[in-house]
Amino acid sequence: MADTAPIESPVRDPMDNLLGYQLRRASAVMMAHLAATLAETGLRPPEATILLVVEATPGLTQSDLGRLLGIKRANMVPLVSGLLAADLVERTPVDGRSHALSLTTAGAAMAERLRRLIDKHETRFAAVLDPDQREAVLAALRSIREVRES
Amino acid sequence: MADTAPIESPVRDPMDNLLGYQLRRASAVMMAHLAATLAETGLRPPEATILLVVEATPGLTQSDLGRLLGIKRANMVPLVSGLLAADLVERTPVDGRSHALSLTTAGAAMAERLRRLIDKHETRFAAVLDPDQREAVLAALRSIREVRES
DNA sequence: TATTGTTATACTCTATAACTATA
DNA sequence: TATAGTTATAGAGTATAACAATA
Repeated sequence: MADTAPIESPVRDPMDNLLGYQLRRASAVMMAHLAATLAETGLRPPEATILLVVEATPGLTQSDLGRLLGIKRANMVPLVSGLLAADLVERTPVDGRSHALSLTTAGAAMAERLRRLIDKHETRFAAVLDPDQREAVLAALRSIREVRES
Repeated sequence: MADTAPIESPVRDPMDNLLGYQLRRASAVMMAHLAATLAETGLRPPEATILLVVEATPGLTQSDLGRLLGIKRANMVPLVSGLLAADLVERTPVDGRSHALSLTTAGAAMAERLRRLIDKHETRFAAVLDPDQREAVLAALRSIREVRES
């Protein structure tokens, strides 16, 4: 192949080996696919996430949820308000200042539906990875999430 | 272990094994870290990406860049305008309708500086992964990016 | 004093539609 | 007719500051 090799090295994509960049692009692909998959429910990914977490841990407060999901208190307000208005979530006072969140009957049915849709979505992407590879990626992503400063 | 196993399964985080969710959170961590790392240059991640790609492939048009980076034509405009105004990028007419982008001298110096900062940033995260694991993740992310519809 | 929920607000990134001028 | 660049605009998602009520 020596004399058919290009004399100048081919232009390489400088982003190709950057973990941060590839993570961003891959995440964007999956989020777009997830949003499209969930569109029929009228819920977007953050709302779906809230329903699943509230289902798994009923009694959580909004602040608890925000801390768990990395969503600021202030930004939880319209999300939870929407779910209350849609009668998917209800809240009962704990304190005079905090409210425990739980699913309504409709919310539980929606959570079930979401789980099936998310499973379909996840399966689509799992199909392009070896099972081992998928586990390795999940482990790596959890490690990355633990990195915070400098 | 049978009789020491919990009767009720512990409350599991329903997001824990979702590739899409973990990807989103890990990406957010890395993007925040990258933005903080680049802050001293006055450039944000998308602008830094543009400089590196223009450096690697001078003569690209804005539309070429957008397609390569997954940024819509309309959204490229303020990004490129900012880089032109900062005298980091220049453009020369190709057509009557398209312009070839290249780095100015200041842009080339900035690209070098960016490469060092990005390398520092990447190294911080590579530190929590085995080298093999890092390559496996990159390969998996590229596979994920190739998935598009259904 | 610290925390919960809230309002208001701003910024970043993305998305669409429509226009012009060129090809 | 299709493409490059542009404008205007809207929508997500995220960020900070400040406030009232409560702990």
